[in-house]
Amino acid sequence: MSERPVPRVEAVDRALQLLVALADAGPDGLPLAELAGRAGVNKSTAYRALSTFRLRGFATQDTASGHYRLGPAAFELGDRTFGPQNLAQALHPALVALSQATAELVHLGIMAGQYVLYLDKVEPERAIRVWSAVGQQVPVASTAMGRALLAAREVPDQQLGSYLRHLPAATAVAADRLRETVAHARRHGYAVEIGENEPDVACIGTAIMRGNTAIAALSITALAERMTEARQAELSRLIVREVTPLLPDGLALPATLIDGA
Amino acid sequence: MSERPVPRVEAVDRALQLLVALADAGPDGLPLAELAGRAGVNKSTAYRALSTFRLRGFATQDTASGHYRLGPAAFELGDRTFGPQNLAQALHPALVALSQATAELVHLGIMAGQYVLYLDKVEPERAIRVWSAVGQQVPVASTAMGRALLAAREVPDQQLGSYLRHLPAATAVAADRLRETVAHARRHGYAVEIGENEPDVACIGTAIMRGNTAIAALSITALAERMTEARQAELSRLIVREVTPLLPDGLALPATLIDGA
DNA sequence: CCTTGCGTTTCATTGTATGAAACGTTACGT
DNA sequence: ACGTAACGTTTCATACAATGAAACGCAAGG
Repeated sequence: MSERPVPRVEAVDRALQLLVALADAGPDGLPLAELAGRAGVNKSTAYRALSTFRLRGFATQDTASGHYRLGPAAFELGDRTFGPQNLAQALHPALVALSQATAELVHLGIMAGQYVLYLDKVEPERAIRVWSAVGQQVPVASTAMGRALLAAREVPDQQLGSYLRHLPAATAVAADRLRETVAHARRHGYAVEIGENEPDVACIGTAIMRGNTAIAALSITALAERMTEARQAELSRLIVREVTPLLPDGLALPATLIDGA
Repeated sequence: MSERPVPRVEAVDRALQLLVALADAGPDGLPLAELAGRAGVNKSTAYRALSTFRLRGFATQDTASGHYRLGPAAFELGDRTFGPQNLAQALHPALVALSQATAELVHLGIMAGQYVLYLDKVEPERAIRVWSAVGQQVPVASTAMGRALLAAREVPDQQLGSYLRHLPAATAVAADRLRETVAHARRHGYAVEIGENEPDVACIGTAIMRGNTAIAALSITALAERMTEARQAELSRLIVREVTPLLPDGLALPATLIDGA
């Protein structure tokens, strides 16, 4: 029952309360005196803390009114935690587990405009070499990952056509095929691609959600002849079983995928 | 070219860099010494700053490894800016303008589970805020706002049925009717409801987007007899014209609504 | 023209943030 | 089992930097 004095830095403590007050202020911001009052700090102290915020991008100041608003750096805090470089690191164990459980090649990627950008790749122990390269960009429309992301982001059918422009001839995709695969992904939580990028190579892909936002996707690659519908269902169950327990706090698989498992 | 010394608080400045380092650390967090190194601060200083973060929920510490991770308060920073209480304040001018331009009753609401929660309401003749209906919850399925939100969130048709359970008898909605109205909203950016909550009362509603996430909705209420298809189209154009210039940075109307105007 | 309210600056004083080093654990390699 | 390294935590004297009251300059409004 002994009192444990928690070491705290007064200046930092006040700054954090000021940061919360800034966030509570909303898009229009608040004048300095009001912020100082809400955070319970002296006006001068608040001014210097806010100047420091501004210096680091945690606050911006309306040039006309002088009001202070929350800055972009504060907005990005949460995004950085699950940004590309951290994602690859955080999800690598899940990829390894999935690759071992399926004995297949596994990829992690994010959407970058019209393309899916590969962030990580894990090959099974006994690997037959298949096409893949981290850092490579492949069209959204022709990949399982991209289709899973389109479904998870609830992109309406009308907008799907925009992903069909500028496709390399080798990966031409019919509009019907894209609609069909995305619809499948909306229902089942995973998307498929069979020989649409490389002959005899097939993938199934699923999105990775933070809240109700799709921030990444993973895919399993196999020989097309092995990617039967039964195998697809089996792989989708394996994803749920292997990946779920290894996801960092705040991330999840699509609800439709879990429901189907 | 005079040097303008920007007032800064050293402790706060160091704390902010530590916060960024925390965010960069990702979901697994980092040990104290590593964070201190990255932020360029002394280990003791980092420890006290992180203790202060913990105190305010900006950091959490893994009980097993001792690693520090970004806390929930940091995640919420961005969300608070566009949270319910601030939304109502930030969007009130837009509601007033819309009410004046249309001479109709205007509501603002957010989705809360199976219901739409009213945050604000503006009546045409007096600009006084009437709080009577604010705070009220109405079913998602039977309201224009709810249908607009379902469409903007790209909820697939298969999931719409879940919003039809537990409806009061007075607002019973057929599954076909719900699908039809949501489909309409997906196409045109606005949803309609005609006499489905109160006899002779009709609404059109549209979502309000932050990025590609629907965070709120607004609706215009009128007598059902006046809500002709022509009037609906006119109102949707008025929404685009009146609301768009009054939206805070970072918020937007649905693209499909703007395209139709 | 005066007043009011705002963000900003000044300045002396004190308090407090600081860093080096020591401490107590835990986990690991031998 | 031992020694060792790495970690988070605590201590402590010192100096520096954070502090608040008040003054400043500026713009807007009556």
